[in-house]
Amino acid sequence: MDHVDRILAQWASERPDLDVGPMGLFGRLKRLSDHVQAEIDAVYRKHGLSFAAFDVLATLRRSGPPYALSPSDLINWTMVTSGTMTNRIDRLERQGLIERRPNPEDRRSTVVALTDEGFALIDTVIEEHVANQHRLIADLPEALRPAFEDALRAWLARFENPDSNG
Amino acid sequence: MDHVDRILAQWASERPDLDVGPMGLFGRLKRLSDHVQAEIDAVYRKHGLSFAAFDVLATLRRSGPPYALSPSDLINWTMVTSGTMTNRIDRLERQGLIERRPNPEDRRSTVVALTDEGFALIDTVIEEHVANQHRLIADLPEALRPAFEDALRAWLARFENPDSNG
DNA sequence: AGGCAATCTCTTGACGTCAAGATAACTGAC
DNA sequence: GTCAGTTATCTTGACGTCAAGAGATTGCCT
Repeated sequence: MDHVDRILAQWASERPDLDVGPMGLFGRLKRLSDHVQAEIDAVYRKHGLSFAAFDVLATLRRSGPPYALSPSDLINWTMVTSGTMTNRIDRLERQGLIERRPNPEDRRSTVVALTDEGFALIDTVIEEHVANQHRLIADLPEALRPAFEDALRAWLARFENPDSNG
Repeated sequence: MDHVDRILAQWASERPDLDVGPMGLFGRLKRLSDHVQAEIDAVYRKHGLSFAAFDVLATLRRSGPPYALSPSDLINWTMVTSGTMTNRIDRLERQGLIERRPNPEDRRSTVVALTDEGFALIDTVIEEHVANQHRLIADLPEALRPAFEDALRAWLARFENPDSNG
């Protein structure tokens, strides 16, 4: 009888006509994701970063030399809107972690590049981030892990891969 | 080879020293949760509600007669901070969906109650919300569902139930 | 060449969230 | 009874997000 079970019990009492079976799964998915994200954010914050900032810096870092992408590329990798990305870039630029350069191939566009400072910071934070993920996943019993991963991958594919739908 | 696999491949190339195995699970958990939440939010928005508004109205509705709780109760059910709850209540009160009444038992406190309009709205929206969840869960293959639920429940317990930690 | 639709980035305005702290009221130990 | 500590709510200021749309540039089609 966890928190989500109590919510379901209340609905069963107040609206017995509703079949709230799936609600338990969705409720736990959201709560788990929120808890995990809070733990992950703690590492970012320790280094003065938000998830938004980490997301951009990590995308640039793992893209390889010259550690530079267009705002459109960043939008595609991160799945936020263009206005959100403009805001993220503005803030990181003010912090000196990235810089905007003109894009010689397209004057509508710019290139966003890691500064030396940004590179050094993300290279440190990513190590701690990965270690933190190892720590967190230890709380998911190993026997349950493969099936959990299979389900995540299969369900996610229905959202991200049109070919898997039907 | 999905989006998350591509991210892992980039890290493997740029930082082969890192063991990014767990990152795939965390990445898919977040992306899946975001996709699911976006689909769920669409139903709320159809009725002029945000997740924040639905969250409060649904908590009051399922609490049963007299459909009234203190802000503290609401905070405990919803896991947001007090400032966030004040903001949610302010907005819903302006919309006429809830009302604040003095708490006769504690003058520091108030009671937040559904108005008739709020009751009618949430009773409609919850039906559509539940139907939407049934639709969404159909995309998770049934064979994978029990193991997925077990893993969610077990892992969530590590965050929410101190007794299960060790 | 010219024009027009598509693309790229940024702007605006509104919302939702949190951390930190202020204010007011309650409670229990004495 | 008093008062120090606790509890309940609200305030403030900053950040992050989105939807909608503006302005500039590109490139395809004729």
